[in-house]
Amino acid sequence: MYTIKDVAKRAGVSVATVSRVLNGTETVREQTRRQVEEAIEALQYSPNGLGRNLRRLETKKILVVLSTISNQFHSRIVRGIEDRAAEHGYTVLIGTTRDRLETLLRYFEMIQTREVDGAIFMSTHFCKPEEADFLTQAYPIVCACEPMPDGRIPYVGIDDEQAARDAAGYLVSCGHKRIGLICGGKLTRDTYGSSYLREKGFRKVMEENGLPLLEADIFREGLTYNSGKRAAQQMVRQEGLPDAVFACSDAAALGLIRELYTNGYTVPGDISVMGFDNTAMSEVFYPSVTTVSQPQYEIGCQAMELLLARIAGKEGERRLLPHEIICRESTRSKKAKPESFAACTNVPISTSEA
Amino acid sequence: MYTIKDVAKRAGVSVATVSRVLNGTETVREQTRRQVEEAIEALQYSPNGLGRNLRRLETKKILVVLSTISNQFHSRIVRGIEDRAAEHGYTVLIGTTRDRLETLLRYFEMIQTREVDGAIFMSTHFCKPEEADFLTQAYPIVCACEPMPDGRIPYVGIDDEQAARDAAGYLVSCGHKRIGLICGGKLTRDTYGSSYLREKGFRKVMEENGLPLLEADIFREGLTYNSGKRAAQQMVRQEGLPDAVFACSDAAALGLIRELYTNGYTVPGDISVMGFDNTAMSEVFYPSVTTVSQPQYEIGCQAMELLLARIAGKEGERRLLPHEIICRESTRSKKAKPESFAACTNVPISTSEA
DNA sequence: CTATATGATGTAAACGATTACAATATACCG
DNA sequence: CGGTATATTGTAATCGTTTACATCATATAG
Repeated sequence: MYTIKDVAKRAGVSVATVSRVLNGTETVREQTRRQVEEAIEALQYSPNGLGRNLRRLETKKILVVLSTISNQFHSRIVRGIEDRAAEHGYTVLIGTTRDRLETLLRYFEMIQTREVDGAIFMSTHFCKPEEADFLTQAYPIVCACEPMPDGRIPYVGIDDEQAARDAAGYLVSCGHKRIGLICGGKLTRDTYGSSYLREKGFRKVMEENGLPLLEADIFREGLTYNSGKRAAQQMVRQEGLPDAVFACSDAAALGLIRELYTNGYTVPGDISVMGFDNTAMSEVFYPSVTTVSQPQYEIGCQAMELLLARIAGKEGERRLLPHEIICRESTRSKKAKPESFAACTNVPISTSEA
Repeated sequence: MYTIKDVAKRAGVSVATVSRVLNGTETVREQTRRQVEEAIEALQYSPNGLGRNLRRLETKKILVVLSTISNQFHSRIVRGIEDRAAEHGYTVLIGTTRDRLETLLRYFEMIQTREVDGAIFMSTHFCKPEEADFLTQAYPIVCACEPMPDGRIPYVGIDDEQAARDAAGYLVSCGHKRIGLICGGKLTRDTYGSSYLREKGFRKVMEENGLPLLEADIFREGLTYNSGKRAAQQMVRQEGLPDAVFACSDAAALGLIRELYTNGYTVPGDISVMGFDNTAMSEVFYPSVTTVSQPQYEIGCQAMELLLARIAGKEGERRLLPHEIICRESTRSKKAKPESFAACTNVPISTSEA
């Protein structure tokens, strides 16, 4: 592999001149430029980025860390990140943790070793809060959609608790009394703080509306498709279905619906189901799934903006963006028209047909 | 930010000794090691990866390039890549092109500038075949699942043409006569060579079985969910539906089925639909989708192995892995039992209930 | 024609690590 | 105790760039 020296020698100039041609920064005589370009062409030379990055002490790359790319939810967020990043000359690289601490640490290391200029985390379960705190303090890191235990870390997302309140409120307004919940388990509680906050909001609404929340209707199965499937299997074994179920993720809602179908129940005929995230599948599925929409693209954009600010040495901040209830086919109202109910803020409610 | 010099000074040793402690490579006196470790701890030092990489002339990172992470198909392949990579101490980074040449070129650059040690491409539409040829010749690059125009490029995937033959053959064996096709358009033909090969295989089977392929039953809409949706919209406007449709992707099959439902048709009642790729959704959807399964995880593993070989300076090769027909709910047989038919190889046919 | 400004290029010092080689200290042997 | 082997540490070159500064040539002005 050729280096800048080889090019310089071949063009009969110094390495500095080659570098100048390469970066188009300073003024170079037209003829010299041509010579250099010819040499570059002849040797099929391309500069070594490691040398360049070392000298400049920056890589113009940022890392986005998520659990797995099979999680549909992240796609639009990443798009927002990428668009904003491109505007500022940054390249976005994605790393997946698959919920392994070991892998997560590897990505941390990449930040510490300065192999990327910063990172956006959407999959967290940090080793320890104090460690997370130190890292986000010391390095340009922002979190998106998965809130950190410690609120001081730069963060972009929605108000998960309020969003869950609005979702539960919507189900209540439809006249449902016995409402079940699919949420993260004990283990996931540490991992996915969002699920915990959603559970909290849900419980409050039930309480405020004087509705009992049966222990048997709470399924701590996690947030995946299979989580929903398992919940359905347990559900059909019990006597009588809930009127409705609030799943803390679309994937779980889908698994629930599908498995209920397999067992001979229909949605929303026998039971209403509500999801969370407004993933592509929630719209595409039959029946399409009523859900809570997050402004994913916007979250991505703002996360990137926050990161750029951090890279520039500014302080981080915490931004909560508005959410929205999307009414689709998987829920139905037991009343002629929904009446007012406790806990619902002025969240937009839109109706979309898949 | 502290450097190795700062640590050395603080520990009262030379940088070489610090480096030795850092890498645990050579022998260092126990007491010295402790001093150095204390200094590292005190300064919260972590080595600069750029310096290290430059010196070693390698990064232990590889890049996986795909069109978008919302494409479910890639998830398991990436997992295979990651697992193999981890075994050899490599970190996997993912880049998305979103089908923009500009972005693709940026990833090429990362390889040329040696910011990664190699790359696996699953989204290609290279600028020009000869350029692609040069690049794969000069740098450690392998392609997966999207065949290159030029067959000499290191490649792992399935035999798309034969897989399509088997798929079409299966539909024929079910007794379907009028079979439609959803495939990539003129533009996508350059982009997705796989779709082109699948179309080719499909046509051959129709011909071999003496079945006419109506121009009106070919929908060059592309391979996305919306492609299938558009195909359905055109389909219902025509007189009479085909007996069956072969979609060159699961996403398109899903869009087709969903839109047919919306228009009052049922699958497989009114029409059989077959997809391609065996994505998670094809199993989950209602009805679950008969499809062609690729050994995705294995493809990932082998792609990574090929890449490691290339990095080690070995020649690339071309590996075709076996595919499999997965029978699900979206197709039904018009006959009591499928009879033998032309073109079907000994491809495994499995039946899976979602 | 000289002095000065300007333009074009070269020299060499970074950037932060690793590592071959040299140097020193220590241990062991006869 | 001298000599040699071994363990430990230091010195300095190196990886491939960029860039401040120096140098030199040329043009312009007076």
